[in-house]
Amino acid sequence: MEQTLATNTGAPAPRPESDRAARTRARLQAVALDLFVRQGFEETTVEQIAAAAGVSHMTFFRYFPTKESVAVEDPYDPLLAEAVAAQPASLSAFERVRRGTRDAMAAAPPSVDLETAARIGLMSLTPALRARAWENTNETQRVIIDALVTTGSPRADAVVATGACVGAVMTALLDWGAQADPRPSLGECVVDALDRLDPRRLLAAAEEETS
Amino acid sequence: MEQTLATNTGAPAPRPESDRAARTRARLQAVALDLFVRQGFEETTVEQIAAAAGVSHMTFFRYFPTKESVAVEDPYDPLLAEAVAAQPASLSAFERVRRGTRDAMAAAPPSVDLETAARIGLMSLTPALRARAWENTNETQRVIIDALVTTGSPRADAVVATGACVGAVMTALLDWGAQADPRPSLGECVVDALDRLDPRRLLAAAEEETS
DNA sequence: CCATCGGTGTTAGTAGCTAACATCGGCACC
DNA sequence: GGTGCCGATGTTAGCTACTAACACCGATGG
Repeated sequence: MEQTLATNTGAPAPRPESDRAARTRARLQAVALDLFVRQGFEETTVEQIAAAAGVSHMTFFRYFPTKESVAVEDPYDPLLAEAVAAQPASLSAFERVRRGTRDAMAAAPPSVDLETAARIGLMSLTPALRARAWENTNETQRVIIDALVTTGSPRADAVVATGACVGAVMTALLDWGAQADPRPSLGECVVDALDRLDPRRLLAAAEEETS
Repeated sequence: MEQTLATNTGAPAPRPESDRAARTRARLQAVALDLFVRQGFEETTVEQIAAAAGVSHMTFFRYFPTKESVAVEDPYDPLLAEAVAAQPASLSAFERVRRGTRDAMAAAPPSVDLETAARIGLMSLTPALRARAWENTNETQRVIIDALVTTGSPRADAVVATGACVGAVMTALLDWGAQADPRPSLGECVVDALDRLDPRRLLAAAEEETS
């Protein structure tokens, strides 16, 4: 009952991993991604991953709750909620999500792309991974919505704005992951997607009709 | 090789079910939903569903490819793509998706809600079902994007517009499914969500800032 | 009256995932 | 410098979702 930080989201205080544990985790993830890329996700068994990493399959599940999680683990999510909450409360919920997400992605280093690109490519062609990715997104959305609501946005607006922005980004990313190689960087893809949701731009396009 | 209709999406022509088969399928679905609601999705085994329906577990899998599919089967999806394609090509991609989806939902009968509400409620509290629902959405999005692109919208616009509208609707629905009982109808929820994405409304809200 | 065929059951197997318990190796503390 | 604790891992056994192969049964039609 003596929680020290408010950022705790319900998990029972995962103590920091030892060096050894961190190395085992990294080895498992690297080996798994390599196998997934080379022979496909469904065609790779957990047993194979564990053997290639020199551990037993139980050790794999001690580090990753599911086979999917090793491919969709994403460290960006908390940053997004933070960036959204940092937007001025005077803006609409939609603009706060849109600009917050855009800022966070524009600030992200463009070098992480290599491994991340492989992961997104895998997702775009593996239904089970797409499903998990969306489910991850769900938690991200919950956090963003909370951030919006606790800083004054009406709940209905927060829900719709978050769903729209996150949905647009995810769909754009999956489309990006399925494309052939001459393509923009991941960050550019996200920023471009969010720019296309600029209300000014949307309204300009909408007004080309009569009335 | 002798396909008769163009609406075939790649599946090998599923012949219409016999009466007996349709009854078995309906019985399985009804029994499954009942068990899911009463004792939870994870806590219900396929064996239990099959037994309660008076068949073997193999018969269950002949009708539903996964345990999740019996809870997330959704007949609305094809209608959406149709409604989007029916929007005038002079509109922006975003407005075509937004209005198409809105029209389709506004036209849907408000009576289907009972069983559908149960299904969405289940989704909102079962991670595995949410994941499947999102994955279903993926196919819907693909169809909508195709419809937009083949009728003149730039691909990037189509992808972002579809992701935003579908994401907003899904998020709103899951939020709706998690709410307590005094709540609007499912159709009203969707229409309200899409109205909140009206570019005019977004811009009005955005302009309350300086510049 | 028999052949066919759709719907179903039986059996056996694979893979993801979990629980219980044993083991091994390093680190702290005396 | 022993010694005991504890974290990381292994072993084993088991459950559940899901699949393949094949046998059966009942209706329908020639």
